[in-house]
Amino acid sequence: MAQFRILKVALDTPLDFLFDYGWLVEDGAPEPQVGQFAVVPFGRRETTGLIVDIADSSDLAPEKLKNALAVRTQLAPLTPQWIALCRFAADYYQRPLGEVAVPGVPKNLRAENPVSLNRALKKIGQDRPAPDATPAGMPLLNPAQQQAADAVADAHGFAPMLLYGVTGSGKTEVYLQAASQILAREPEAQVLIMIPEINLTPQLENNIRARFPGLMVATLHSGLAEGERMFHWLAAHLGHARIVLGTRLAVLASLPRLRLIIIDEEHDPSYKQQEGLRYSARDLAVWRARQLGIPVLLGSATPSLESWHHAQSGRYRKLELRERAVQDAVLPAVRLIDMERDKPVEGLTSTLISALKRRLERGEQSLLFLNRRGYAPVLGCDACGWVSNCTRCTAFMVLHRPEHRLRCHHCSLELRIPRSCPTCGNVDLQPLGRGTQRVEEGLQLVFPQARILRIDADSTRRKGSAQAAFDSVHNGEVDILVGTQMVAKGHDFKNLTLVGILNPDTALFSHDYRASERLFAQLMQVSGRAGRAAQKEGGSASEVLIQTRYPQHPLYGALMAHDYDRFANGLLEERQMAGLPPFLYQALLRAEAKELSIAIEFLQQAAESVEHPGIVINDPIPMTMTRVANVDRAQLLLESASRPALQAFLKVWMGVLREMKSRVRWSLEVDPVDI
DNA sequence: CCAAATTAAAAT
DNA sequence: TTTTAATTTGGT
Repeated sequence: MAQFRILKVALDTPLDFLFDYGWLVEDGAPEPQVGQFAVVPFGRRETTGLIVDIADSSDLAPEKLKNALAVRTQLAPLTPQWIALCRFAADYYQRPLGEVAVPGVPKNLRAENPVSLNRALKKIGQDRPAPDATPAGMPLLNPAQQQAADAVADAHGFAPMLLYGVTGSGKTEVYLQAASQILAREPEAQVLIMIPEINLTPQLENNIRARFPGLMVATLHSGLAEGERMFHWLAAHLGHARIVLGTRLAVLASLPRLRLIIIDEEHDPSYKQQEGLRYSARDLAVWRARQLGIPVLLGSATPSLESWHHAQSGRYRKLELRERAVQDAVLPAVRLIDMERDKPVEGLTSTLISALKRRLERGEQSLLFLNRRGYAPVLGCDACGWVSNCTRCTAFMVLHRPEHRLRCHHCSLELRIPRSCPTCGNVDLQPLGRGTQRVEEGLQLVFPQARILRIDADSTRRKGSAQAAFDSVHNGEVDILVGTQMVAKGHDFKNLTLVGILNPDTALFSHDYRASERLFAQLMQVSGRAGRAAQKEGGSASEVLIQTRYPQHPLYGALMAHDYDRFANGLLEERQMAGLPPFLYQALLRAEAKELSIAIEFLQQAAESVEHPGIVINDPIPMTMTRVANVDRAQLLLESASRPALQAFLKVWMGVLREMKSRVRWSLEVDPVDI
């Protein structure tokens, strides 16, 4: 006899509860299962949700109960552990379950029409090769690498580990060999390898595929086409893919036999999702490892202070690689150039110019790093003091000379460069400050014969042009590379022996207490582009030159000594004394409105709406960049020494705020990084 | 008096 | 959030 079931479904909507739908199981038809998808009517439209529970009755008035339209019984259900992971993320970041679980699964698999799902299932069923976990071309590890790889592979249960090793110390090889051991030991085991940005690290993907020629490697990142995304997701979900390589979103992949998680460059800010569900993929990965009782390896040359703190306190096991893995490769010498003594011309000090000249003479490559794109960050009038303010944002419009444009980097407003000052008519407008375009121009003047290439978001707009640019550097078609943070990550430039850092000082005195941590990581990372290959006979020793006005700053001292230990410990001490994370937990309520006062007033009301023992609610303040695209923004910072207390309060508070029915648009961020 | 613009309410 | 209905506003 046909059975009537009630499906409790999580939908991708801001409404924070489950929806009941009826479903009639015909004789001989498969029973729906928790973890499968149901297509349901919702309001006037149809949508797909995740079945989270199945019951025989509903509390809902029978006339309100609608029936589900279809259940995707052909798709193996998501595991209870996966649903629990989504539930944790939803609770922790204060969002409805459906908003986490549903978008985590590719669109094609949830489509109202099941043809593409059926086709994909058929295709993937046929294509499955016999897996062979035998690694190819396994290089010998040095003792520290071997010890680290064994520690990961031999771990029992939940085992968080921090792999601390400078750029070029061979962290990747530790990942691969630890993974190799686990994959060989258990025939269906899966390994998740997370990286900050997949486009910038094609070498890692190639290495993995070359090392495990007999295994399917799935990749998951936001740049995939729908079809590819579905294929790779399914490969992971069905267990065919034994290795999954992906960006932060891969932390929510369905991996039923997950046995190891690796997080490369764990300090990287890309692991923090900055819109929608603002999760930390690193933190969720650690939670997931704990849930499954498996090892998780966090690798970095400059670990986040959170992870560093855990390693110091013994919660994470610290594995250290002190040597560069390539024979004879040494750490580059880091030197400071005092810009007060050696006055720059065209942004370049004479010391840096001579260093560049030496590299040109020897046919070696140089990299100049400046984290500021455009020609000049602002255009100004000497006569009346006018500056190129954006009309819609609290920001300057940036001068882009080759494009003949003023551009706002925040709201993408574009104007032609004015011929004369808009307020006083002065025709002599001055570019103030220096971006990559201006540096490129200056270099061309100083070294007319040099082949100079600029790599930044502007020079690599077109698809594939970034890859082409990097290829031409690798092929030796470039003498001097000028770039923003785009050039700092991933790439090994074998013939690169000089890194010049042009203007890092601004971050030293930032009000964001994380700025120096980030600056150190960034400088360390870009320094690592030099001297990755062994020093050649007669070649230059690798060198990093930093142009600064503050050569006495301790950050540079630590950088020169390659001493992250000391620097990180010092920062941790400061954070502890100042009562900052990781010794304290934070949440941030943001509000935006047409008028700043409306946003502030909303935050004030929010602050006063609920009793909050053990939680400090600071005064609402305008955000540093108050206005973006004609919207004013303000924020309210919450702090607590107790994470559970903060969580409990937020839960109650969110309920109250949702009831306030204010027309202010607001959002909550737990563990914010940009304050 | 019509239509655009804003507000309110519902979603199983 | 998205969608639709209800209400206001504004120009004719």
